Amino acid sequence: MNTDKIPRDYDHKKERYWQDKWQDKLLYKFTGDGNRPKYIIDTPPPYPTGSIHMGHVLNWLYMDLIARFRRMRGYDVLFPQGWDCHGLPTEVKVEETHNIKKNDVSREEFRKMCIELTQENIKTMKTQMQILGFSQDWSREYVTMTPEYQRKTQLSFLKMYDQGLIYRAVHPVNWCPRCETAIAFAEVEYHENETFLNYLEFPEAEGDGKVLIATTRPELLSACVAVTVHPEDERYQSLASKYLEVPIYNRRVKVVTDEDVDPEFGTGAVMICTFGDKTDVSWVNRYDLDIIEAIDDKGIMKDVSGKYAGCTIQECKEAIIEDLKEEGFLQKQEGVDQNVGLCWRCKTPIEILVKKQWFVAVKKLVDQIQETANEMKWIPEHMKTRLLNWTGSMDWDWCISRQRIFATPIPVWYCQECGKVHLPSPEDLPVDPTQNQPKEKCECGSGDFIAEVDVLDTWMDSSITPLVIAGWPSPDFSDLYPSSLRQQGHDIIRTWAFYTILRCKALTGEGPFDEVVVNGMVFGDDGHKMSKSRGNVIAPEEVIEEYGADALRLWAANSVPGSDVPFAWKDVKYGYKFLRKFWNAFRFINMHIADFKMETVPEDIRDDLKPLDRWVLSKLNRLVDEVTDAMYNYNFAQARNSIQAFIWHVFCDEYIEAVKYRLYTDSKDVISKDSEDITSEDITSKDLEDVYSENSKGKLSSKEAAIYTLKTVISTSLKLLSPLTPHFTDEISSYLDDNGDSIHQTPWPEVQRSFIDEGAEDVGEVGVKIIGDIRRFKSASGMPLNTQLKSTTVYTEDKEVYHQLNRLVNDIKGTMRIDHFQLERGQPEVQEKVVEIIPQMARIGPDFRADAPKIVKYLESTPPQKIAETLQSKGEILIDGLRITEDYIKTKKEIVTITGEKVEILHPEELDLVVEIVI
RNA sequence: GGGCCCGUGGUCUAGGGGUAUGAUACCUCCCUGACACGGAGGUGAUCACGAGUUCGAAUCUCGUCGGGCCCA
Repeated sequence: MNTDKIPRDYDHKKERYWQDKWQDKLLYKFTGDGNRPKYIIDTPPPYPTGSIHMGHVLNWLYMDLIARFRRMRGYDVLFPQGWDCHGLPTEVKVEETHNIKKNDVSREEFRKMCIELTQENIKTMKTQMQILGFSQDWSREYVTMTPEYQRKTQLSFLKMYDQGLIYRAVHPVNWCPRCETAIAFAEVEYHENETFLNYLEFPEAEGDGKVLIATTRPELLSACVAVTVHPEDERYQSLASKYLEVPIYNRRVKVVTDEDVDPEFGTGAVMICTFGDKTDVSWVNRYDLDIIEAIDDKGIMKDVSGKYAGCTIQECKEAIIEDLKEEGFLQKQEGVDQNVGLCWRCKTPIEILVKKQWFVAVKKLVDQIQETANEMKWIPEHMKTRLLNWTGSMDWDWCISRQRIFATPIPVWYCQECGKVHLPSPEDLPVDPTQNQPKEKCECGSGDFIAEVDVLDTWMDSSITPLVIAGWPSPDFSDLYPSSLRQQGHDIIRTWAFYTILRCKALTGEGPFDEVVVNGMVFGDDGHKMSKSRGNVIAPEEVIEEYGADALRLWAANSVPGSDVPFAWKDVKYGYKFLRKFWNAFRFINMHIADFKMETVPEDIRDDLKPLDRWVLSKLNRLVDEVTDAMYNYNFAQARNSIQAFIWHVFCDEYIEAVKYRLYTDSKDVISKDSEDITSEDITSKDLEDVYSENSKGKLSSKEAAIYTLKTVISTSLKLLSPLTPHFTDEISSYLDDNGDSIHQTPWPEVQRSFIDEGAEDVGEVGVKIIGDIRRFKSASGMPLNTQLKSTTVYTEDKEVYHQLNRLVNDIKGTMRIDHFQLERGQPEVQEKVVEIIPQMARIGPDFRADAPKIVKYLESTPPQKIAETLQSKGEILIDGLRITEDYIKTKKEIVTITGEKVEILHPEELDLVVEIVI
């Protein structure tokens, strides 16, 4: 016991001290020595933006809770941390800070700038994670931009290429004609503007019919490959499978029917081009239509557009409208709102162009992915459905090439002569094809190669994390693969979870993890996911500064996987208040247990424990059971709330209040004198045992028994709390045990089944209730709680309650400061009045079925006193022949004294007893 | 538009066939031998709406409306 001065208030600023200590002592190091069962967490590698947000807090807290819990349960836990570095935002940030464009400097130089920025950001975020008390093993850190990691990404590319799962093909991409680069959907900014909807006449190829189609992109007329209408559109029933003629170009195009056509828009007839918008891409795929490229990389019309070749898109649009008008094809133009996709950097309207790209053959792997997903345990279960539905709806393969610089290079060269694809040998990885050359000549004899300048999608890096943390490709990776746990948000099921399952299964034939725990999103004030662009962000640091990491952790722990969590300052504050309450209780207990040596306690002290000690210890062991279960089932809210309810209310408000008198009475013989008046006929064998122990010369005094109990409860509940609030619990336990060990190195408490005792709980409950009632009486009467009461008598007719109370006499007397306390069999001289009859539906329903409403109606419409009297005299009530006894109702009584004495009467609702108080 | 999820006191939340848990806010009382940054008590919900199943629905089924995440 450390008896140094304990500060009056808990200081959350001391959290840093504990964080440093944990790092110094390498508390969270994975040993991998095989002496303990292994538990491996496939931690998400965040994108190094430079700061962590509330979503990270929630996500990482779950992992940290699981890691800390598993360590205490005896597992060797691998909780690594990685960083998923590559991506456009970093490139843009570098361009901004250095005021350059990426092509202004060499690729190498640009990469270097990106690496520097990323290293800084990682450093900041790592510190932030440590400030939150997360217990990663930092010796296992990995960074995707390093040569070691890129080697693994490129190796995975080679292996999948060899398996025929990676190929190069032509595919539409979003293209910025000004930047001359492909961009991702995430980089397309949508902007509302007004344009013209042009109604054009398409003559039927056979016959003289005409169809009016509506388009906003007349400049793509040369790329028109079909016309589509809704299959149920009555106007066009005769048109299906017929051919139309494209105006000006006089080409024949087919009419197809498709449900994606909106019959309300324009004329309900739409021309399909290469490619006006994303829907065109789907249609071209769906109906296997031709591809006609009308626009080049710079946004200039190509030769297929005939006389418009060489024009810009805008020039072409204007000219073609004029020509259509002249030739009588344009019927009308009307204004229409449209959403144009713009390049987010230069605001140029993007085009969808066809480019040669690298792909992963997702469609070949769909069955395997679904099978693997089904083998894993998903928490909550319905998150699996999202993945399965997504997997089943794949329209096309995964495009993995990107026209950028800061990323893992695609390890490929092309022979300048014959175009053959050349890949490096695994031992030569990593390579940058723009810097290195193939070691051997091409089969055609040529030694000249063209380097692939495209790089890999960053998901190619991050989709192999379970392999990387296991040490792949080293053959013993299977010792640490698959991971025990994947923990991630539900927003990235279709990316991270999907890609990881796909890639790991393809590379190893085995699924990447056993269990997937999916957390919800953190919402801001406005009910939406917290995000910078919405401006509803609250920074974790801000919260930690004010209330500490532990209070923030308590907020996040009040949630379950799958559910979104609204952030609210008041909830953090509530957690903070709980810690303060616990701190104060600890300070109080510490004043009394300072001199108490636990070593002097005999092995079996159970006989020396008093009824309330047994009551609270029984409840404590139930709590251990419940929290252990909750932690195994990832029900963090239940774990947090049951610990808190127990500490705050059962332990502080009820138990501590009821043992104070014992702590201040330093006497060995606080044996219940009142037990004398138990007559032999009332005593059951169970009671005999209890009475004996009450009177036995135990080894512990009442005070010592209380101290033992206080210490047991506080040290056990600290352990239960330690995964949630690691700093706070280490702080307190450093005062409780000065052996220098961290609480995080101690084992999780075992449930002591023998202490779970329903009888002891019933007795304690009676005591707590009656003390509570007298306390409320004092409060309601406006008297301070420590007011001395002259005399109190408890009457009961219930034999069991009488025996229970007999064991609690000292507690009631001592806690409520009663001078003379009597316990009587029977009733005081009072008048009872039944004021309410409460039907017990849980009994009436099943027994009487269809007659239940009749009974309820009777019970509710008859005066309560009359029902009570009938039951009293006859023992039953007959309602249309239906027999109702006391078992089917509960009564509420009011009691008034009839002796005329100046006494107060209490009648606790749930106990069959009456308390008479003389002030 | 599609997939999945969710609508419970003013706000947040537990429960998931027998009349609703806890917190917060608000009101009243009490400075009690750790905590007034505490304690005791109170007001406040026809469990989004409509229909069905059932003796009985917040709970199960269907539909409607509203919200969220991801995708188009």
